[in-house]
Amino acid sequence: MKTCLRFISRLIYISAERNKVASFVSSVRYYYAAAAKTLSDCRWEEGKSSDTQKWSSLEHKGPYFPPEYEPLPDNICFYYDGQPMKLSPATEEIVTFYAKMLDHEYTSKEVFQNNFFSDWKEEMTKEERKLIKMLSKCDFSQIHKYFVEKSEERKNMTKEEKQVLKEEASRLMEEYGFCLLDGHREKIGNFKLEPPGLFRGRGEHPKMGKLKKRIQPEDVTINCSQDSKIPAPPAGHHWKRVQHDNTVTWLASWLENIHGRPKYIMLNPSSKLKGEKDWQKYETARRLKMKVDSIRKQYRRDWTSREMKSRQRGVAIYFIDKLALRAGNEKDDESADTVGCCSLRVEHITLHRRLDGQEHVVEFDFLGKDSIRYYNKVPVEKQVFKNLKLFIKHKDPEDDLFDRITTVKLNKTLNECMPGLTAKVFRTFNASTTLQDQLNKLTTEGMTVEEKILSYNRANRAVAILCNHQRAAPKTFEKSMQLLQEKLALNRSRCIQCCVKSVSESNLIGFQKAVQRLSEQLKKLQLQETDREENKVIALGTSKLNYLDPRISVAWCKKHQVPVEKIYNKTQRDKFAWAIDMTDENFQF
DNA sequence: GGTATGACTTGTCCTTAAATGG
DNA sequence: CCATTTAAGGACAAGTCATACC
Repeated sequence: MKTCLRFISRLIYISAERNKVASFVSSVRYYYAAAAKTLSDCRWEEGKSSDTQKWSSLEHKGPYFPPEYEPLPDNICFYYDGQPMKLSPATEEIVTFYAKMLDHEYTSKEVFQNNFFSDWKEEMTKEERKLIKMLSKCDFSQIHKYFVEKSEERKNMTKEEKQVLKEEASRLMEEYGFCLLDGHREKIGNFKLEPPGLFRGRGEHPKMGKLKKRIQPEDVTINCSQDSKIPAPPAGHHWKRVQHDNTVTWLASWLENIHGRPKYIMLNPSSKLKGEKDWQKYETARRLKMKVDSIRKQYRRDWTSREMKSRQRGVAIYFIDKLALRAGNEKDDESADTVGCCSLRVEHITLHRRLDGQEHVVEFDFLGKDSIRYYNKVPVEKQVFKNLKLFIKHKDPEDDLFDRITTVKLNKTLNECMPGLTAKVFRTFNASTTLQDQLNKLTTEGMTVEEKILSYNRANRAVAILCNHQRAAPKTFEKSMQLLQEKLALNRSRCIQCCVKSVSESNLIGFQKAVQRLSEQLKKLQLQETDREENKVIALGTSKLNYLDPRISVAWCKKHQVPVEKIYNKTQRDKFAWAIDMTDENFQF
């Protein structure tokens, strides 16, 4: 109750307008949605309507537009077939996008080149199109060199010049970076519109190299409240539309031209709106904790169902639960070929009756979100193994493993088990549960703060491994590791020298002090080394930011006297302000 | 029921800023 | 104090899922 009150007091700002209270009530109401279901229709409807309303007043300055294209100086030129050629500004701008990327390996890919060339041709003038027939005859090297030099210049700017730029940026932030939501100044997440350029995409993307067009004010829809000061479009322009829809949280939107999907300008994670949503997410995951035993029983029953679709659903939910797989929506072939649970194909698994001394092993090998490889060998229950054999019977490698289910049907089932339950809740639930368990297991009293932090990172790492959060090994990893090794060696020899010296001088107190100091340093370095090595290809950030209930970490910090700054940096502390405020040391997920 | 659309979360990488240590 | 290394922050792509529509 104390915790709850503290949180309420944070949410109800000092002035405590009615809408603040209402919105807090709506959050609570969401949490008790299940209970509300049993109440009268009227109450339920009320809960619903206040849940879809996201704000009662919203005012902002609109998006910030990137600077106009600055044509190349006269001495810098594009060459076609060895001949210098002056291009129209629009065509030239596109050329600069390509020229800037020349160092990147992907400009050598055929898909990239073809996409680029055909989009580029579309923007050329008639005359240019007549002349420029082959990309291989295009020479961008002078333009490339020009931009390399320019970036070099930027790097070599004086302190004063850098300071000027910094001040300009902060002015921009002041002017465009905040909005007024229900009377409170809130930080915007991405107030700058995305500049034009060449689309890269992740993995083997069929659209790589396509032109991402410049966004015009005429493409942008503004969302704000009716009575607010409507943002002014750039001089001589007008907005596509100005709307006043308080059931959505975005401030501006436009359609990006690569996939034709909407993009938005939204609030920063530090905002109250986002914070409450985040809190709700973890509360849903905690409700799953209460319900998970019966859900597990249910899907095990499904493994022996007479119906194929039930068996498939049972195995799919088992994977989602046990392996933290994503739901795996269907994708069109206009994007990279990646899969999640429901979109797994026969070719993505190999069944081993026996492997490395284990029975019923499933070998997974597929590309998941962002084309990150998921590779895992997992022993599964005998019945799961049997079912998988059944699912792949008479199928080709490129056929769907789960051909009788979709993410929509799967989520429908989950929602019937528990209101608000979807596939992704399992990831949140399993991640947070793992962190809690690992922290309980790895932390002991008597550890130094450094040791505790290593334990925390290890717990965090266990989660990242579960969720398959990988990163490319840092470019300078080997080098910096070696450096650390050298430091360690130096430290060790110093320790020995010091001993010898002290003994020869019969300086016992000096000896003890020095040895203690050096051995502490040594230990610290060793911890650092271990941590770094274990983290080589694991990304901790994603799980920390998106999957781990921050209250677990805050409670752990309080309980073990670790300053919360050691675990969360400034941005993270802002995002998790709600948790830092409301959590005491006794919180358990 | 299935599909399309829209809104929102999750994810990695790259640039910039800050920290470190010689 | 400066150069180098490391961490933070930002950019923006790519997922999930609810709802609209048919």
